[in-house]
Amino acid sequence: MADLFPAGEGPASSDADQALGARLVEAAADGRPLRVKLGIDPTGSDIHLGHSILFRKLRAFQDAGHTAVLIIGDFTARIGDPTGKSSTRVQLTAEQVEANATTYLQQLGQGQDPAHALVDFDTPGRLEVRRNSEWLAALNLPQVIELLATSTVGQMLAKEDFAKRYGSGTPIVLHEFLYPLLQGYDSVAVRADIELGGTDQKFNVAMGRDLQRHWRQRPQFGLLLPILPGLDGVQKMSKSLGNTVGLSEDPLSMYSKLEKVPDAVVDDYLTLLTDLDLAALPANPRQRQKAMALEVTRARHGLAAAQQAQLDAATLVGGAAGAGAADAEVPEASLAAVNFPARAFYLLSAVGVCASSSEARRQIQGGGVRLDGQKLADANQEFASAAELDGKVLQLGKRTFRRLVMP
RNA sequence: GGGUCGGUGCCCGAGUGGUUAAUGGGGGCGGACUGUAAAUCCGCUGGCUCUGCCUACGUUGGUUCAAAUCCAACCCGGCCCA
Repeated sequence: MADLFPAGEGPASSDADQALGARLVEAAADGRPLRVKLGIDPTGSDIHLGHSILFRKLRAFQDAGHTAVLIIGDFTARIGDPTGKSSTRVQLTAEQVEANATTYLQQLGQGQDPAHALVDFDTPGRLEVRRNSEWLAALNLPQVIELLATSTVGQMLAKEDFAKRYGSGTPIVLHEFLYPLLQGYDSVAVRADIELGGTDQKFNVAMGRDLQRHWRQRPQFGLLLPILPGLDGVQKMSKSLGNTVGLSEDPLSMYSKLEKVPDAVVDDYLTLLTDLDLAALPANPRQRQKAMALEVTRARHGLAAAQQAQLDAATLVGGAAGAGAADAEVPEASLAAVNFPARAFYLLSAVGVCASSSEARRQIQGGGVRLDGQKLADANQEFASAAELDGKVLQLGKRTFRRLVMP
């Protein structure tokens, strides 16, 4: 049980914790695993470190013998969770949602080396993967009305996001009120004992408790975990804010992003993403960043890859880019899509380093582009063939590196 | 349904007939600096293998030599009334 509580969250510290402790004891006595619900909406294609806090906790429950009920919100993804949103979310098609769900499961470690998997997919009885369309798509109007009848407009408007939008005159579409109800209903459908979520999920998790009570189930225990700050150190880590580290990113980009998170949040990253002992780490802020970045990268990619990434980051970013670039391990970019002869600005966009050739032109003019360490001065510089570029390292700014390779 | 105000580039937000991808801020990216950063300063911030050519101010038409700016219809939203 101990590893279900990170340092400082001892089970006896508050009523809420006692309730959770009591359930764990009870479950042990009955020989019945608890059903731990974690819902994730497949609205994007990447899972990032912010999500992984929840999955680490879910994994801890699995390892303690409980059943993780992973809910793929394939139905709710199409409504869009209004939490933290200042506007209505774009509705996704069933196909997009299904594709996202598949990549999510892969990123969580389905069908991969269990050593690096975030979730235990293999031990029998430890994982149920459910899609909420299973029960939500089948609701008929009387059932939907019953669901709607459980809460009031006042309750909905008490939710911060709704209140804010209502107050500022930003439209709230009626169906958005359904979202918390449906997420809550998921808890009823899977008979959850515990629901994991970020603290921003409080409203929705509480809704689950209400609905379970309504359907005469024992209300779930809501275990709300802290939100991971993003790379900017200010806002929460979120895809739409562009401050994320994706779980499937290569070691180098993962490491180099992490080693520069603001000092103020390094300790948050350490407690939320690693098992390292804070006291045992170097006090020097720079050292601490590196230790954190190394450990987080290691957990995902293994020690060797993480150390290599650390080394590469040092040679590439640390001044002498030209010298180190030649042998550092850098993600490759194929020249297959490039039509030669190629001008520099076109090359950058064709190879995917810049979003457009106009942007590439600006970057070159701004002096941010290097080829094998040498600054590219002329956006119109022409390269005659792929052979001339093969093996060279293209650099944009301080953190984007691509080794150009022949198809 | 009626009244009224409004829909501008990633976001906010100027701009009410005439050099111009369109003031300003935020964010983002790049450069200098630094312990990587943050702070500060500087530059960039529609697209296109590009010394030029395209597409842009809700949509579609119209007036005009000329429209984001005027007119009409339509679509969408806020507020008030029903």
